[in-house]
Amino acid sequence: MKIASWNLNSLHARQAHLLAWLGSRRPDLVALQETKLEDHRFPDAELAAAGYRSVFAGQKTYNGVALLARADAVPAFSELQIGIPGFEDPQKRAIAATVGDLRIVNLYVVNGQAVGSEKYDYKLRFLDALHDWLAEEIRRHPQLVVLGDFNIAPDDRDVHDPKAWEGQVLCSAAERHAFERLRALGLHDSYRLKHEAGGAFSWWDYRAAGFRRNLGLRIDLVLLATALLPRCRAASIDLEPRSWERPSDHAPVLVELD
DNA sequence: ATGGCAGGTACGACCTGA
Repeated sequence: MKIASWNLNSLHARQAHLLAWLGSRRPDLVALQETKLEDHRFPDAELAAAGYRSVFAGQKTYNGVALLARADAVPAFSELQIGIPGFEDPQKRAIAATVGDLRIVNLYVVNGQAVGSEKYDYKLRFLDALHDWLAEEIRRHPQLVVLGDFNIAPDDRDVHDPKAWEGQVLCSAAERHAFERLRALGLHDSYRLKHEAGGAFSWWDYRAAGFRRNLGLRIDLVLLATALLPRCRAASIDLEPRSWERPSDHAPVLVELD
């Protein structure tokens, strides 16, 4: 069972990349972020033709999340949840569903813009509400996968220049503390289970040739609940789509479960 | 040292991203 997360930075702009990648990697479950599409524009027919069912929650211009599942490999989605229950939010940043014995929560966590800003405050409130929701999810569904664009680099190994980023948004103490609280629920960063070394990133700034110079951050994560750890075979970051024309600034991240 | 790119909206310039 191959599970992936990819921030596409516009599904409209990256639809051909997505279809090519689905065809070559054949993931069983995919979480997408920043689709930037209203629901009536979501290409569910094209994805169905490629063999994938989809559920989605989008809006114009910003945000937007979706889950895809290979129709011939996994059961249909059920128990669909859009948004964090009880957290009033017009921004489409969370979608969850049950697929077979797995519960999948796909997140596009708030960026936060700058420490101390209004958006940063919104980010911390989002993370607080997320914590309480996931506490309930993991209680009801021990086989929980929480994945997506967390917009937090968990520790300094996940940052190309920790000195330059120290205290900045995506790396600040309050954000990392919020991430630690998610971990404390019994959610484990799958990439870190399999790889100790730093310098592996999932996002690079379009400016200043960030990818070419590997000036990046690892902020796209697949968290596995403790019950799933014995099934985790591999975790990786797929750099190939970065070599394609007009790539997303994020790379897909993957886990393989038995 | 600074700012640099990209997508969307809507057609000019701005907002947001991370």
